[in-house]
Amino acid sequence: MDTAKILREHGLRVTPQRIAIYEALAGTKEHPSVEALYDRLRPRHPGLSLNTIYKTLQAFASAGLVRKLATHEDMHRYDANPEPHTHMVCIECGRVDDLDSKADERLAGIKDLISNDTDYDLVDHALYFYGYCPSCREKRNK
Amino acid sequence: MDTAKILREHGLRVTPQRIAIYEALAGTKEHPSVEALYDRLRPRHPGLSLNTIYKTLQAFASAGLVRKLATHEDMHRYDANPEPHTHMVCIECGRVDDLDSKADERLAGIKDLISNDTDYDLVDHALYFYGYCPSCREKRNK
DNA sequence: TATCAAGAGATAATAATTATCTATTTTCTA
DNA sequence: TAGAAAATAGATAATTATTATCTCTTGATA
Repeated sequence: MDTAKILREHGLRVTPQRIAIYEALAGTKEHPSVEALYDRLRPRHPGLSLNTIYKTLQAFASAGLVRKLATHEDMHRYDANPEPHTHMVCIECGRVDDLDSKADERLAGIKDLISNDTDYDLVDHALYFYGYCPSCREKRNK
Repeated sequence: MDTAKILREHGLRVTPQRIAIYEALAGTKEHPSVEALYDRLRPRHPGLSLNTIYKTLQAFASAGLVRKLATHEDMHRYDANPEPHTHMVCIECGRVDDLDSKADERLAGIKDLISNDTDYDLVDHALYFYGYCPSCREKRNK
């Protein structure tokens, strides 16, 4: 995929930093925080600052290119997939996974289901499940 | 309802501050932040500190008496109803409402629906809808 | 009612996030 | 394709929600 093209299609300027940040986020399933992205990018992009990552992700989120997650940790995480989809959050280690896509499809109609029952004009939704991830579950069972 | 009894049933000590904080939260549908609770309580409880409200709500949440909400604002809000239920968040003014209970009932089975499709041990979930509340919607249509 | 753990309040510390300011770089146009 | 206008990057400093610490007081229980 052509990252520059994706950025332009969202009305965003193209810079080497933005390309690097977007590709780092799109290339992982880990829903990283700003700090985590910074650590990952620093080896190949020594000049890049935390501040730039903050501002860039904010611009991406406003443009609808990425999604900002609120997982009850003391910082936010980001997801290169901006479509509403379901996240699993481990309350032990903080890990965040996407719900298996087939299971998520069954929840796709949620917005339509309730849009008739509210006075709000809906534009988005977010569903989080909290629990113990496989590896933390195992540790607890010992 | 007897607030002292509710607190004791959740393994919490009873103090005048805790009673005041719980009743202030339970007596509103506005899902207030710590700061908002503080402003509301200060007139009748001049001694009460922000710190105490923070610590108290944290204790309440750990005991399963209240729910902490993450609405994408820069602070958290609290809900005296700890059961998983759906929240509507206005992306213009920040207002938070409960979804009409009848509509919410239709979503009650969500957890069971997906618990077979994940390796996580689920203990809780949260569903947020984002959009424009009735009064903000009206302003936008002008 | 005495004891003891836990809570309240004051103060200071943390840490994620944002604001500001200057130099640089894209993008758009002539 | 060069040049101007506008937005970006990066460095530094500032904000602010939230938590830690410490001492005194109070609630719960025997």
